[in-house]
Parts: sequence; C-alpha cells; structure tokens
Amino acid sequence: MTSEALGKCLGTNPVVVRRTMGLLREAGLVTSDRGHAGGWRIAVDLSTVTLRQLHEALGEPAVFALGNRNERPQCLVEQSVNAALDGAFADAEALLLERFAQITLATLATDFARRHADWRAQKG
Amino acid sequence: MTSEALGKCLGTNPVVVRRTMGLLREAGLVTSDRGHAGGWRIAVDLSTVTLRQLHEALGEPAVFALGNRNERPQCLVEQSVNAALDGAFADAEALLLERFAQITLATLATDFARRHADWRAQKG
DNA sequence: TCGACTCGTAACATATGAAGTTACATGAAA
DNA sequence: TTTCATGTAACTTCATATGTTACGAGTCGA
Repeated sequence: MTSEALGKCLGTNPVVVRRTMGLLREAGLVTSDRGHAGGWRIAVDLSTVTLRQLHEALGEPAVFALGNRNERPQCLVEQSVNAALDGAFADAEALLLERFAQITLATLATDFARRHADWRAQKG
Repeated sequence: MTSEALGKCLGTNPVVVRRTMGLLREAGLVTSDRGHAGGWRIAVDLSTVTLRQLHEALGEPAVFALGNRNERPQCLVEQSVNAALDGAFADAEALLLERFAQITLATLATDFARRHADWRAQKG
C-alpha cells in the first residue's frame, strides 16, 4: 500500500504517513519499497504484534496527560507532590502497558472481521 | 494569600492563579475575599482533601495523553481499536484515581515538613 | 468620602508542539 | 528514460494552553 493510499484511508498526508511508518519499519514491523509497485508491506504475522510493541516502536510516547512535571525541582512542595504521584503513575502505566501486551493485531483483525460481517448483513 | 503572591510562588501570573483557584472555590475547598487583607484562604481541613477531589474540582481533565480518539467513528477499524483500548484505559484510570483518593493534602504536608526539616539541617 | 487594595472576568497576545505541506533527491521498474 | 514511490529537510498552519492587559466591582481603613 502506498503512503498516498494510506493517507487517504487515515485522512492525513502522505508525508505524515511516511514519518510514522518509518518508525514501524525501524522496529521491523513493516517494510517499504520505492519505485513502481512500491509502498508499505507488513513484515510480521499479525498474531505476533502487540499494542505494547507498537507503543515501543512509536517511541514510547507519554501515557499521561496530567502533570507538567519537572523532575528534580528545587521547590520542596513540588518534590512532595512528585513523590506522591510517582508511585501512582508508575502503577497505572504498568497496568495499561500490561493490557496492551495482551492485545495483538490479530485480535483486532478478528474483531474487525466480525464488525465487517455485521455491517454487510445490516446493509444488505 | 493574594493571587499575586501565589503567582510568584508558582512562577506564573495572578490571573492564571485566579482562574485555577476559582475552580477550587466552586468546589468549596478555598474561599476568596476582595479588598484590603483579601486573597485566598483554605476552607477545609487538609486531611479531608484528596488528590481525587482536586482532580474533580479542576474539571476532571483527561488522564491519558494517548489516543486522539473519535468516539463513534464510522471507520470499522477505528471501532475495533477503540473497543480494545476502552477497557484498558478504563482500568488504568480507575487504578490511578483510586490511588489519588488515598492521598490527602495532609499527607503531602507531612512529607513536606520532613523535607523542610532535612533541608534546614543540611543548610545549617 | 476617598484611595489603596484585591478579586472577577473578558479580550487579546504569545508560545509550544503536533500536524500538514512543499520541494526535491534517491531508487526501482516498465 | 519516464513514471512512480519512498526519504527527508524545511517551512507553514493549526490548536490550545498559558500569559497579559484592561477594567469593573467589592472591601477596608484613614
């Protein structure tokens, strides 16, 4: 599939697609080919890829929106707040990533297939 | 304490302080007075206020940074992804808020007092 | 009553970062 | 050699949180 086609599917720009897919390529999840008949291709079995791996491949973006937090603040109050929050955030993040590790792309594909069948039945 | 003094402590602007403190006032956690000797005052015992309550008072801002998610997307793939993520996010958020509910401002004040004592000892 | 002080709030400005866009070099296949 | 595709740098746009200015309104003391 080309970046342009993917961009249309995702409602975005081919260059944005290349930026993101490039990260997945670095992680070995997809391959890309230039020129005629080029584009992106899945490189692994869907059942072996978890959302956890995607999160890693995409650079482990911050999970939480809360806390514009300075690490190592001078302010003692800020230090107390950080200390109190650190454990809670760490545990919640661990739980979330553990859940992500249980969800494979094959899981999603199966769910999609069911929705697709339902959609066709309802439509037709 | 005036908005201006709080702003200096927090490294921000008096109006920004008023905006945020106003939400805490609506929740009954602080009071404000105008005029001479006016400013902000804590309205409740620190041991009765949890971080959970602060989160509520501040409008329950989104906990997670992940997911520019449409609710009710047309796209069936997006629907599958949402369905898979919803449970994980809900559980992680519940865990985090539960932890927040265990932390009172008195907890933070005690921790701060210890840090302050250590700091004075080290300084002197 | 006057003046200093403070919050309340609207309106506007700035800064930050994500996303989008343009441009062009590189490589592959018909 | 033409066409199609990615790779990537540079730039622009957009969204939004934050900061700022301005001024109205209430409060207190002299």
